[in-house]
Amino acid sequence: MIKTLFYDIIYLENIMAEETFNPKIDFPKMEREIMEYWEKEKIFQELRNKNEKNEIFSFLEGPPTANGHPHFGHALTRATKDVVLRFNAMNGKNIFPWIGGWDCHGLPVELEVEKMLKINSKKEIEKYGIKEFNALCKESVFKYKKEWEEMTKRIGFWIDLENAYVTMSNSYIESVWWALSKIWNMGLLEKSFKIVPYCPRCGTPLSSHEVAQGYKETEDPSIYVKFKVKDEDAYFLVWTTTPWTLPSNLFLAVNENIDYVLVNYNNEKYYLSNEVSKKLMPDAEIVKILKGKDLLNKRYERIIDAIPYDGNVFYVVSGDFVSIDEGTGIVHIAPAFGSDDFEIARRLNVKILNPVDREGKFTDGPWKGKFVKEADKEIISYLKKENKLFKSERIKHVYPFCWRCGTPLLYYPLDTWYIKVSNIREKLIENNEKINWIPDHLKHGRFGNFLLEAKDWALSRDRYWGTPLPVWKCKNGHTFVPSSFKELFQHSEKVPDDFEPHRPWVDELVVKCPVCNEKMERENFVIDGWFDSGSAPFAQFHYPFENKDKFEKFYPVEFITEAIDQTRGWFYTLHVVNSLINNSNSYKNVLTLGFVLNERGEKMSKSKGDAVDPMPIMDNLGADALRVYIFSLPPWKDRRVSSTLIKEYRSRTIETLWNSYVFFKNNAKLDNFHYDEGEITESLDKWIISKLNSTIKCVRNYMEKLEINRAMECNEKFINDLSNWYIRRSRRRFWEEKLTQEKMSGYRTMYIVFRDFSKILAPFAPFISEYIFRNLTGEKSVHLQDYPKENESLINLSLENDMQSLINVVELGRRARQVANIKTRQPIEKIYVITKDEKLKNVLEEHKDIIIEELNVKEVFIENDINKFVKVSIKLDPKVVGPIFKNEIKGYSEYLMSLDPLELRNRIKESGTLKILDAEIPSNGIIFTEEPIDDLELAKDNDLYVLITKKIDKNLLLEGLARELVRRIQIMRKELDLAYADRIELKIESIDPNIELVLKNNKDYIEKETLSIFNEDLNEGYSKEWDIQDRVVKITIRVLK
RNA sequence: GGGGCCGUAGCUUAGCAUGGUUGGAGCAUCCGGCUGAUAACCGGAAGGUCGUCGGUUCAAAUCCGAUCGGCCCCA
Repeated sequence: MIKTLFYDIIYLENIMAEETFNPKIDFPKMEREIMEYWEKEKIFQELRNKNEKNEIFSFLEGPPTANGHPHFGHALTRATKDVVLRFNAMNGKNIFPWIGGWDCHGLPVELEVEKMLKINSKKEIEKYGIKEFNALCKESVFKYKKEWEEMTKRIGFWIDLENAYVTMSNSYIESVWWALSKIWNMGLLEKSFKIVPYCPRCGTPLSSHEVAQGYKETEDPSIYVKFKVKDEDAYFLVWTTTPWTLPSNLFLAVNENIDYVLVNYNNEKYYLSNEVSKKLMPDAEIVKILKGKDLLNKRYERIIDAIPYDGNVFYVVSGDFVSIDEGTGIVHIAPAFGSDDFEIARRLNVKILNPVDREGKFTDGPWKGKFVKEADKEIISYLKKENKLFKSERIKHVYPFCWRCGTPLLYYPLDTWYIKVSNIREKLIENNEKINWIPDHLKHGRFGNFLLEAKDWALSRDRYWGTPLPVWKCKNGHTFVPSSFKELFQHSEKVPDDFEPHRPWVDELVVKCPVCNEKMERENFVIDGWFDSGSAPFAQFHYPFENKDKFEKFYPVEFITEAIDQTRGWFYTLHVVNSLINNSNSYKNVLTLGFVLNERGEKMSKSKGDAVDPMPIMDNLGADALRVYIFSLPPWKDRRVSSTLIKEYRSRTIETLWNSYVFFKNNAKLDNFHYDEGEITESLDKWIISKLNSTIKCVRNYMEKLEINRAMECNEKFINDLSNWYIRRSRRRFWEEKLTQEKMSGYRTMYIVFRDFSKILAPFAPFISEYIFRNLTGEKSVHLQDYPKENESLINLSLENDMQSLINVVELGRRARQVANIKTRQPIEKIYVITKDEKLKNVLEEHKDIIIEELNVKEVFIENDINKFVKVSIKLDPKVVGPIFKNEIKGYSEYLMSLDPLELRNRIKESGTLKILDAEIPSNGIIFTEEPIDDLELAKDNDLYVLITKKIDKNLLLEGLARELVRRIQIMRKELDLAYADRIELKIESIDPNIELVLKNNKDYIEKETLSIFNEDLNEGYSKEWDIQDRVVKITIRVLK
């Protein structure tokens, strides 16, 4: 006896074992074993070697920072990278260099270490020691590396992690220095004093793309402040959300072209913009209307006279940035804390007033020592007390915060190193034209717009753990930017043995000026970590010091993909760095992925702590399940993730495929089938082969265009066709005991289908396809196969269409049965299919057997005249026709009834309207109904009609009962867990005369269907009482030994 | 304030570029059926103001404008 239930298949050792499979498969377990197999047999390595000499498909891994947990978004990018790379590898492309990468430097790492050391300021870091601190940073970088590697492996992302590039390595840094030196030589690296977004906690400025990461909605004070006009009984009304900048106020600015008013409001006079006054104080009395330029040079009294300042200030200046969208049309200018403000001070040549230190605390005045944002409240109450406050509210608005530590940023005056990106804007825009963006709106939308106003890149960071800025200066004003370690060492006194290109080694190095031989000091900054990752195309190869050939083969990168936030992150810095260094676009195709949203449809974030861990999902449902779900949705769309959704999609795809495979495998095993290249004779077989080839064509086509979700849709449809039509339609022929020609044709077909489809699916679901492929063929790995290419000669579109029509007919037949309330198990006498399509008629004639079987009918007739079977009747729709005929409607109606409805219908079909007597009736004014004649039931779809006979005679009734009995016996077999081929003894008892007749007339049929022999004397065994259409029947069965 | 994307059934979504039968699926619900692949499958029902308003057109989910809502980005 063959056992049917195998819950623990030993996958690897017995992968070819001729076990009977059970559809219940433990996907995660199977996947883990496949993973081990890949590792043991070094399949990935073999694939790389296999394609080594082939055409290159270059790929660059956007380096993750390995000091945080990998979350779902990372799983998404990794799966997406993998499906594209595997697809191309199977197409023989040499994926190059197919290595991972790690982003090591930067604030996030420092923050982790600070947290660990329980310190919170730069002073404390320096006290702790930069060398020691950086050593901890270096260690911390790979804190989560193992987790990342596990996730990468688990999701089936094939990439070389052992040889991954590492941005903190000496060679990487040397390449970055080379790039910076090149930029210096181009004259595009410079230091200047500017107002920059600055994080007071981290003590460092941030670049525009970093600031862009940190905008958040927040609540701030919104106050209207009264600036007393000098020698005039009036105030300037000024609005601000940063009260702490008021002590540093030096000017007020107005727009010369805006209309202003002087109003009288609550017995005080105010200047403000006309527009704003209408909203803010609608009932105020307007004293005077004037232009902005009339206000220029008016002097005012200092708002908060707390910090000494000497200079010609406190008057109204012009600023074309002033608008009436926000505020009052009069803008308070504190040159230390805004770039427009700073420009004014520079223009008027006054010195700026900055009473705030690098930690964001007041250095002077009554709020000395207070963090500025905390001083806001006290400043507001001070203003109130002084009667200088017109109105005080709070508003919600978006404000930038430090993207890492969450501290509100200040705009702060600093000496900072810049890359003059604005100088190469044209180049950036030009190079962008050569990039294929997916989705394409990004090209001229979000990304293109960003390039149009590309800002200078604030490069330097006043921090410790990063690529040191390779700039040395001597007291004679010479600057030295070495382009290699060699060049640096040539000008250095004794380089320590343990030198590495990090702080503090670089600071301690004694460097002599190449020009005047004076001692040089390094500009003790590190650089923005985004410059590191933007340098990856060349720095990963230690170019130009090594691997010139590799770099040249590689560049520009064929394909990159990351989430959409990288538009202003990595995609941008790659573009900028390489436009500078290599004068071209650095990537050709960029696939931009949407975010992963939580159950509520919100963005998941590390800081909120609601990031979903992909590992448990893969442990429960499998990596393939996760992958195919990911691939089923447009990559760039945001998506919600939940086990339910993944599970649902899995059941429709992977599980269905597996069930189909089990069906094939188990039947083929019973027949001891071995694949030969014999003939495929059956048209159903030819149909699925045609579908297979169409699917190959479809998947290839979409994958080449990186339309992964469409490719996945083709896969999904094929699985559905295979399972729900091909296999269902094929079941009968595999029950034949003999190995018939039809059976062989089917086995060959299924072998080809599973063999080729596992290849098609391999990039998408690498585990299950590997499992099926190896189990089927015994070959080493599906991933070492060539990706299938469609065979056009096997694609038969007319066959595909015909089959669809046949499916339609069967569905209509079922509908007719349902309307007539005749269950499928009850055979019916005749079915008429009516169509005028000659070709379809031939198809149906050819496949009558399928219709007979699917619809359980004795005879099928294909006809072309529906009028033989229906009575067409006609009536007017009073709603439409009423307004035309008014009270004569009855007469028209009677006249119409007297006409031949068929002829009327034809006339309407031809002309769209109907002219009768003197009137014209629109086509929707007449309702035709078709009633089937005699004992028929009708179902129709467009011009295709299916009619069934409803009359059930005695023989049919008995046959139906026989099927009912068979069905019951089959259930009992199943309940006993019998194998397909087990034979049984059978006894059926009932007092119902019809059941007795069935036993007499349909004995052979029952025995054949249930592999049984009647035995009147069977008194023991498995026994059950059934109710079959109100007839009590007792069935007993026993296995025959 | 500006830019981009999105809004279709309870949920996940196709269709929109190139306007044209009755807006397709899947899940969930209900009714019925089938079953020697079986936590599968088939038929049917119910469920849609295609976010809203307006315009263009013989005809709009589709094109245009406005507006509301969500997300992302910029200032």
